Amino acid sequence: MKDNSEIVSLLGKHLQQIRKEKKLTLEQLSQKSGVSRSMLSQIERGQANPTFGTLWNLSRALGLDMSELVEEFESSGPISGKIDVLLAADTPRISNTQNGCTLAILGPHDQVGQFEWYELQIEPDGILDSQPHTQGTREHLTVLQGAAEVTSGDQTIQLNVGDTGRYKADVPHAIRCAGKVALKALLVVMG
Amino acid sequence: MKDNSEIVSLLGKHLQQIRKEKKLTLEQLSQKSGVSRSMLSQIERGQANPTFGTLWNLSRALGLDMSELVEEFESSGPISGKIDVLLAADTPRISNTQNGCTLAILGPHDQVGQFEWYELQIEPDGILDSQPHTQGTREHLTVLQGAAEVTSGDQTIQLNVGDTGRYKADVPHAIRCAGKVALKALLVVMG
DNA sequence: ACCAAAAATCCTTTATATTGGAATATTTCG
DNA sequence: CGAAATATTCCAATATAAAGGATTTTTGGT
Repeated sequence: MKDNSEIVSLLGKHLQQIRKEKKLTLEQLSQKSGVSRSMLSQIERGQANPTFGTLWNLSRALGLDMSELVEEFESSGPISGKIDVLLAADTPRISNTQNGCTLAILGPHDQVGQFEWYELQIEPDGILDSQPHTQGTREHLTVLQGAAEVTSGDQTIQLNVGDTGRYKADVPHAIRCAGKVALKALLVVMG
Repeated sequence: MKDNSEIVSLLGKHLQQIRKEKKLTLEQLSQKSGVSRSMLSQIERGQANPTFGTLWNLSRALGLDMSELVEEFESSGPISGKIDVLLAADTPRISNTQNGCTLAILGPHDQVGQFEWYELQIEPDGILDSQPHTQGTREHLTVLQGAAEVTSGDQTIQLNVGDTGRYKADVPHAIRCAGKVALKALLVVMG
């Protein structure tokens, strides 16, 4: 076989960088991926040449595509050092007075489609009914005030103050205000 | 190791498809890549699980990027259809009673490093002082109650209820409770 | 500085990726 | 159809990926 120790070694460094960014220990990554800590250690140090299957397990555990795991990292452009402020009055909102819903769009515009977050408010008896988003999308709802009833697919669940629900958003889904007071919640959508 | 024979088998089929499109025999591909015919045959039939180094050699021989070789398999694995609930009582928290800070970790564990989000509470006069995160990280802070004073690098800014601040988090930064009541805020960290 | 806990590395054993060549199957062409 | 040429699969031997436990190193608190 041709010599490729160089590229194998680079892969190891890249893997280690990703793991450290996620603040995972070898043990934790081992648990999630099913790959032994010793193997992980050897891979990171370029002393082992992982199989495709092992890389697959690792990419799944790290929440990455295979291609992200194997591609060379491109230098991200410089980011403005100043603090950007979005005043409450300027915060874009989506209101549906019909159903008593208000969504304050809190995320930056340049991340739409990947990761969006909202402060959600629903009046008593109101409901936020949503069509399926793109394949693989998930929503994470944390109740800040009141109570919510979440339906995703054929399942329904009740969430109280402080509770978080995580569910598929690539099927029809709905959030209902389940109490006598308005529901306030944090809604995170990950594509 | 977790079972991944299914995906390994798919890789084999994909490789064979590419080879036939290029009208190469096992022998020819073997010559160009340095991988033995027998190994190629086994890989294509899903009877072997090639190493990263072998895949690298193959991708070079086929004139493909590594990511192109594996791009068929980028879509994320099956995601549970059931709603996952994290009760308020079970929500992991980071407390620093010294500085009157509490962070409720709301994001799922498998996204650490990419996106993390928290509900942040700081008592009057309290402060959350943070060391730099990894290069390129930004934080997004939305005030839910009270008022905050955010410092990032050499800049400081005041945020009131409903305001959102976005700033570099790869430099030393701090969030201070700027009012007489406790600060409650949503903190999103993007790596 | 010390100690205890956690994390990473090292060591041994097992499973298997990889090879070269022999055997089989497939295609080509008279 | 049959033989030669080519392509693929099977087999035995070797190198090494992978796992599990033991040891060393690092980390964090007092």
